[in-house]
Amino acid sequence: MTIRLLLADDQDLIRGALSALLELEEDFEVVASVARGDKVVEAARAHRPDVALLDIEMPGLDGLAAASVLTAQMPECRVVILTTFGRAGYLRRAMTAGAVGFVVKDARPEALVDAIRRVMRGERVIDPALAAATLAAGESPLTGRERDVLNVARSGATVAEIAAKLYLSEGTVRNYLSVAIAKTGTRNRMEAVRTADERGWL
Amino acid sequence: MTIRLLLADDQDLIRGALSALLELEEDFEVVASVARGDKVVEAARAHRPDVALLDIEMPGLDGLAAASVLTAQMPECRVVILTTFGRAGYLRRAMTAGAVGFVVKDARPEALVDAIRRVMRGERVIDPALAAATLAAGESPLTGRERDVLNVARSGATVAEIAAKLYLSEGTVRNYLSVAIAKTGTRNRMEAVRTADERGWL
DNA sequence: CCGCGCCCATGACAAATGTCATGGGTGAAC
DNA sequence: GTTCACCCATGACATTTGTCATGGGCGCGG
Repeated sequence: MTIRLLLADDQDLIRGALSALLELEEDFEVVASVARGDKVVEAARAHRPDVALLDIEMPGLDGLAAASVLTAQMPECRVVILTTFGRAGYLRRAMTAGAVGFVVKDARPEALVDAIRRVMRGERVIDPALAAATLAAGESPLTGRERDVLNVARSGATVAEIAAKLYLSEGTVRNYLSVAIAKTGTRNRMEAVRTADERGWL
Repeated sequence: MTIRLLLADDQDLIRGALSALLELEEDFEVVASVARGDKVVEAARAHRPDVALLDIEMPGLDGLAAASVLTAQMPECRVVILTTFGRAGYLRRAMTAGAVGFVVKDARPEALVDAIRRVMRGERVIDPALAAATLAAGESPLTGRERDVLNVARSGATVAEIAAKLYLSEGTVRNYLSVAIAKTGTRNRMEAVRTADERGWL
């Protein structure tokens, strides 16, 4: 009984390399391989994989969004998120998107193989260290608007630019930023953006 | 005549996958595989690879520094930098560190294989698009101190903190930041840090 | 020796940022 | 039907940031 796999990662080299790695297992077969999130569902329909390995950073549609669509449309296909690194918020979002596994790219190769076999048995697989970090980071205390403002502020936009882009007054933007700075326990915009990002609050 | 390879990448999974990929070529042999930059020279001494594939982001010693040491001590071993992201400045530094190849991780798998064969023939191999971007970014116009200040500012430090860390007066720090902002053609600290970083000026 | 670029500093000013108090509107929860 | 969280806004204020002019010291190349 071979396990049919779908690979989605925007880096061709990595995708090819992972494919080579996984094909070393006799009972694994990579049946589809795509570079864009918005090709995932199409490929899954065509090739009916048992497990889909999705990277998060991808053009078109990110891995988390792709996971949502895929699990909704093809619940028999298990989704494992395989991403460069365990930002706390990713794990939470991955779970709500219907993923049953979360493997970071610096795991040992056997860990990935093992994770695939386990999700096939119906288990959920999550890196324990990452799970702990996510619990520690906690739920985001930011309101929707605060998130919006921080997201725009990421690129280094000024208050005026943020206000223009969000159709808010400058004073309001300053207020949201001030609250966000307080909630992140930081002392300026840059740090607030940084730590909110790290904790997966954006 | 088999080509002996050394792999250095901090992500176990990627390293394993690349190894699987490269071993598919009959005349390639991965003779060493390390996760830390400061293990590169040691492994190279022990296994005498023909080509070393080095990632840049690694603990201990980054790939560029490792490349310097390696080419100095074992000039017969060709260094190819294999990294996630073609930041303009990396290429320049890689070349001065003695690398003869630079491949980005989103290249096609055949491109990597091809690059290895070509450096074995004595050629230099550089992604043409990346080379163009690097030329466009130009040499860094920043003075040493300006770089220092920007580097500290990266974490979101305030002027006072930067001044304390660098043993400068606050006014001086503000001056350097002001000049750096002007030289990068940006409008605040955040953008200056961002673009200087992207151009490899840090 | 002179000019030049880099280093460091000061002071003063304008602009942007962060804080706080205050208040009105809305919808969901109890 | 009141409470509460979120949304949006204003105004005032202190602080921080960015700009500019100015000047001294140092080392290097012409």
